[in-house]
Amino acid sequence: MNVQLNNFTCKKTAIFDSTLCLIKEHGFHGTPMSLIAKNANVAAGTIYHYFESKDALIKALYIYVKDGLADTIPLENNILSYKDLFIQYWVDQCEYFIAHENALYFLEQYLTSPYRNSNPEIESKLFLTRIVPFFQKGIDSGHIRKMDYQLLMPVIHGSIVAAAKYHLSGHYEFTKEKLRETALIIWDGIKKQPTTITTHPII
Amino acid sequence: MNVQLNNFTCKKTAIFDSTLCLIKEHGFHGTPMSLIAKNANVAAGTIYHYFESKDALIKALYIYVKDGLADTIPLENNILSYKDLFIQYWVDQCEYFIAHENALYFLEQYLTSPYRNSNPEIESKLFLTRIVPFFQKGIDSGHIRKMDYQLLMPVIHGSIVAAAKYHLSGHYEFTKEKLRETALIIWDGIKKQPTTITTHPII
DNA sequence: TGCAACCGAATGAACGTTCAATTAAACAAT
DNA sequence: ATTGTTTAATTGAACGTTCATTCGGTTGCA
Repeated sequence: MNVQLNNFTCKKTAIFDSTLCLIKEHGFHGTPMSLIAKNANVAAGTIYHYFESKDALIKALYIYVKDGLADTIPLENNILSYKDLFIQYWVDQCEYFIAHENALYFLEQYLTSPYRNSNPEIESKLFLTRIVPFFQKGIDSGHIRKMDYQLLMPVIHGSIVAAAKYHLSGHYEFTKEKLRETALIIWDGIKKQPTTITTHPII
Repeated sequence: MNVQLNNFTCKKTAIFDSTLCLIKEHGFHGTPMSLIAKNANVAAGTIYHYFESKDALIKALYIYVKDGLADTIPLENNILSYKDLFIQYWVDQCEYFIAHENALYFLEQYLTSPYRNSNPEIESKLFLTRIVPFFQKGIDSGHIRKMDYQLLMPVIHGSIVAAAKYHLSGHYEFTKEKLRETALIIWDGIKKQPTTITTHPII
């Protein structure tokens, strides 16, 4: 039974990984099922044993990739300050994308494609139970400026993805230090704004 | 000649707009040339009078859309402060995307597709001559914190696009005031950080 | 008369999907 | 252990459809 499970997982993940790799290179529709099959060392028909259609494969792949992101969510603890938790979240997620280029490009393509509209997010369990409360708590506890937490999402996620893509494009190398620096920019924007004494010229 | 030019422009832009509209709805490859033609009220063959191939059409469309963005770049003047220029830039660009949903989704799809890699950006003239100097000047003059200006790009552009998409998704209505508020978050992040007196609890 | 714009049916290649056939695994009975 | 039986996994050639592109012909303006 172990063997059976391994075989099962093996072929299925081979198909996933093959698809992920090809989609990054050639896009959704630039990757025919035949190529996916060849790249995964399975026959074309085999794919249809695991997935009803190409669409179903893409949808399942989305879940597969999102699950991989789960690990980047830092557990709350009493050691790190809220700010440091945020920085860690931002940097970890960005590093994950940099390390999993295929996943990033697939996700970006998926989220900007019409697939998204036709498939209400099924997997947001993770998002709803971990991420939303994390930021909501930040607002409630006074660490983040008072605002609809939904206003935060585009800013934070957008910056993470953009930075990862920027790094991967080769235009700029984000060292860990640079990543933290960028995360800090975002943090300085969303944190509760202190009373300020400006030190730069007033126009 | 004017009439000829008009006819020319008319069919060509009809094809552009038809493509833009269909791509938003069905994606790159979900939009066959035949549909583009029908939607633009031209014959399938006509498209090939203006564009060598579907690929060429997509590339030309990219330029077409980017040119439309040109108007959102605020001219520098002596009335607005640098900060206000930035806010205006951010809000204008975001409003443009909200008003031109098709353009936004096309751009997002294009930039996340393999097209981008196979076609080094031709059109960055605008980008290089207007936007880069604007931000470089902000850094040099001490309005923006000292950092590689290239670090700024992902943060700023990412937040603009993400906010526009968020609004368009219907999750949240960005009034002009909310847009300014969001732009201010970004500004508070990138501006030269003042000496601070924190007013929230220190952990 | 010539030339550019325009048409739309025809073409052929590419692709997603099916299916009849084959192999491998799991289980039951002896 | 061996055999027979059932079920699952796998194959790849074949099918039918879709789609980008072509091309011979038509229109209308200079």
